[in-house]
Amino acid sequence: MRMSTKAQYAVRAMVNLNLHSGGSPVTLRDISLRESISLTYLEQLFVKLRRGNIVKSVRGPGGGYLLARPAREIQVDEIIDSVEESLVPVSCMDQKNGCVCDDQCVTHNVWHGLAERIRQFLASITLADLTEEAQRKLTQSNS
Amino acid sequence: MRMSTKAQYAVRAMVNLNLHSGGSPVTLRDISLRESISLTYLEQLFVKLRRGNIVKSVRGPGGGYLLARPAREIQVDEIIDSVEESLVPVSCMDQKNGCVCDDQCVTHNVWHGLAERIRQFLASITLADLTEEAQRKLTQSNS
DNA sequence: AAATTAATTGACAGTTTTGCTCAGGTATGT
DNA sequence: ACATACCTGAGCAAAACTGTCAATTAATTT
Repeated sequence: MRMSTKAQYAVRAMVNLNLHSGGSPVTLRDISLRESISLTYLEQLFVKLRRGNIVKSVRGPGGGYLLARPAREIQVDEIIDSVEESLVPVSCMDQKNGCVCDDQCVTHNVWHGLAERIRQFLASITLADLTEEAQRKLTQSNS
Repeated sequence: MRMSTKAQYAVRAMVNLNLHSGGSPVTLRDISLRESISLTYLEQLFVKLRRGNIVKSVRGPGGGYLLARPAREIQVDEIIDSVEESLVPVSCMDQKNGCVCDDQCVTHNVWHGLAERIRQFLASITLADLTEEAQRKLTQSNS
């Protein structure tokens, strides 16, 4: 039961982006340096984040990435969904229409309930929450 | 974010064991046949379940496995712990003493909170719950 | 128009984890 | 003694994970 580093990277990168963007585009190179994540790997992640309507890109000099929506409206579960990290604990429940084994599987309800809790929790946290927290930690360590 | 099949098998096997044991030992061979899980794989799982004080073994002819404690006192999270399936979503939090990055990691609280929810949910379900549910489903389909 | 910057994309490779088998062993009841 | 059934460790194939490399496209500045 591990959250992949891909998902962890994506969340970290998004917080960093929001933290250092004053409304102007942030380059992946900057995020790469600050978060010690390989630039090319970040590129992969941001393609997916863009498709997931989490960020939008600005090309050319002075370009980079911006939030596609206000940070308050971006939930952590959306970020993870975008990088194609399933939040459902068992594979038979990948399709939204539920799995066939509803009746037979004794353990079905366990995993279904678990999936709900995970989703619920990660949806309750927004990028704004995390950014504010990061801001607090930053000012603390600078004092 | 997947629950490994190992953990899924372990839970299924435990329900099946409890369902078909009338106080007498149940052989892995029986569970293997009923749940379509490889016998040798089950053997591996049950070594760990025994070490985790979930089951106890009876050797020799007529032997097999028994619950080490009443089903009401066996929680699903204990079963999963026994087969060495980490319930903590990120590796830096494997040790109980917490990870070093408490202060730096912005995302630390997210994963920590998630881990708590997962643990809390799986601890709220006992083997007795699952067995009763299985019993219900069984009698329903037989009517 | 040319050069520069930076996003975009696809292929692919090394490593780790997972899921499972095989080949033995050991203990216990009859 | 012998059958039963637990016990153990080695090993292996497939998948997933974590990236890298190479090449392209698009926008901006000069």
